[in-house]
Amino acid sequence: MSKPLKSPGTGTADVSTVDQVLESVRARGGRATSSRRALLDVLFHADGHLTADELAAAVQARARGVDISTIYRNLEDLQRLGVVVHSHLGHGPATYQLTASAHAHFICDNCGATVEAPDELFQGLASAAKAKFGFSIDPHHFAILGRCALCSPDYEQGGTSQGA
Amino acid sequence: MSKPLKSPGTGTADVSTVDQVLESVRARGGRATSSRRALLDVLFHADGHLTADELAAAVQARARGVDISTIYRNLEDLQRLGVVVHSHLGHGPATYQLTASAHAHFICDNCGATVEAPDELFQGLASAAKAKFGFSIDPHHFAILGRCALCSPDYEQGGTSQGA
DNA sequence: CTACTAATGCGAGCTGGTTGCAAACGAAAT
DNA sequence: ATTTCGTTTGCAACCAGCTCGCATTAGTAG
Repeated sequence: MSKPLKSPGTGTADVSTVDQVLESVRARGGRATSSRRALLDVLFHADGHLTADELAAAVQARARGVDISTIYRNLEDLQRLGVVVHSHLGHGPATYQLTASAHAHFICDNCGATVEAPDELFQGLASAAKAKFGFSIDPHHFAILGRCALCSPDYEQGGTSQGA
Repeated sequence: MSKPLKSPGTGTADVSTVDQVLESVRARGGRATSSRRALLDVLFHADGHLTADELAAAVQARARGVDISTIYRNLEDLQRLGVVVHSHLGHGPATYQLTASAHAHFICDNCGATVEAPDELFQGLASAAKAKFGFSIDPHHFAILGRCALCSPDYEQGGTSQGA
């Protein structure tokens, strides 16, 4: 479906500022529209975990009238460019962030608590997957579900209820 | 093998046959309906990874006229009972399987190849998550994305081909 | 067999995301 | 500054996956 205009490892051009991204958008034949700029502004200032709706709300503060479908289309373009990635923290909407600030998550099944997991934690898994299956994992895309400290079975001792 | 924190919620009796499950459904006040039995039949015979639609199709071979909403409702009940779990292997519909046969997955971002990952691979991550955050991971729920051997960046040298 | 109520089918509804299309806009050329 | 041309946009309709309300059906205890 999608045609790689640039290779996925688009480390090619520096894209650490809004203008640099916009420039590489232009280099690809795209245009530096106000909604695109506004979206990038938001992405560069927010600290990740924003859903498309939230991004839309934030963007509309800067450039009113931007439709959610435009947000989605721009996010898709930026993902194709390698500047943005999305991830799934749970069953709800996806969240979007700059590729550079992507990280893994543990999400508590029970209370929804989110733990930002440093990549080092995955190094064992990564090399095992590589060694055993030749598979290179990307731990960022889907969160890892589980139980946080407080909701852990072995913590259960007269605390907050957790049953359904 | 599986870890001791398996099957925490249920604690109920053995549920390794359709009839045992149905019995524990009854014990809870539920009823052993034909659609429920048919669904369990399918789940016990299929080897996992079935979507609700696929389950519905299979169930309808045994008990025609079963609506998809009934499938969803029964799956939810069975999940609440701890007999069934669902997992997300990618962006499409969830897949459902017996809790006992749940396992983790690596999914290739590029070609969609699925690798069934043994739980041992996650033990390092599990203990690190536990030690560092008190978090008990469940590696089964969301698949881990990445690149399979053939689609791995460090594999691409001279060619494509070699079907997955 | 009856009564009670869980479970079902059906259709409507919801959320998250996508798409077709005509109008609007960016930017390059004039 | 104006024209040109193709990208991008807003809008509304649409889609997939899943959920819900409600009247009817059907397990099951008595």
